[in-house]
Amino acid sequence: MPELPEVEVVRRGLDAHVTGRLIEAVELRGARVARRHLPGAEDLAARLAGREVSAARRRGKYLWLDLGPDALLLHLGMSGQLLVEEASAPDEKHLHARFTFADGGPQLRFVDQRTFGGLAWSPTGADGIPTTIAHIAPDPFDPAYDRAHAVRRIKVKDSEIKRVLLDQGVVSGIGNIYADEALWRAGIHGARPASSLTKPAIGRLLDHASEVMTAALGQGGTSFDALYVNVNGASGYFDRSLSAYGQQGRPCPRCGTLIVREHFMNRSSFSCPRCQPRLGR
DNA sequence: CTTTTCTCCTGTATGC
DNA sequence: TGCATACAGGAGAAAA
Repeated sequence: MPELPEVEVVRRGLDAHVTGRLIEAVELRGARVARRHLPGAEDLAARLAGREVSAARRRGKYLWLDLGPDALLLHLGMSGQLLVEEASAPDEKHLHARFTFADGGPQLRFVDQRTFGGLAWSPTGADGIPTTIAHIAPDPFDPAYDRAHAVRRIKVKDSEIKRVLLDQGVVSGIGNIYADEALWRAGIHGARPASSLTKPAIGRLLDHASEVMTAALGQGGTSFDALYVNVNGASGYFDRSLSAYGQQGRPCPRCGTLIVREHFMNRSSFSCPRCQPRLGR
């Protein structure tokens, strides 16, 4: 499941293999890949042909290619992959988009088993961010990230803290895995009301989220392959470093109590019953 | 307006 | 073994 670290690895791959190249044509397959582009797939393909990619950028889990004054937004959803491959490589089963370039070099392909991801065209605002994702808050790696502002936003939320961590309009980039890891590091149960936490505690929680994502990025960067702009989304290389997520029945690395799994927001949540009491400390 | 629930999708794992 | 069901979950639409 690509969250911020995985998406950043993909962005670096795009920057290395796609930036500076002139798009010759884009083939879009299926109705879903361009569903967020309301004028439709044909319109999107027509807009992309002949454009030069000037940069690959990211905010939270959204990626985009800068194409002059406009951008091509990309989201990997849960299972999306961006692959750089020779034209001779056989089509993947779930191939949804194929970019060919005027230089005749490798293609860029978007492959997505569950098709939660997709492509869309967007104008870019004065801040350089596509207007379509203006509602997405800066992630902790963004120079525009304002930690104190985020703390204030979280403090006044009338919701549980894990819901707020997953709200991309407050702080972006955090998904289910890193939310659980940050909460475990901070010793906070995700069901606690956000407003019950002190501002310093919220600040520390955000810092834990930032640190665990930095650690994951440090490991993800090493699995980078030149012809495989990552990522199958599996972040398997970081799995052995997880303390709470997916660890039900295993001892908490801090206190030895068995990690439990609970259902929350139609998802699974993992926590240490001792380190992360529901009623706070 | 804010907050919560529902929905989209398909490969893999689990249960009877 | 086979079939049914649960599960993974990002994010926007719809509902509350």
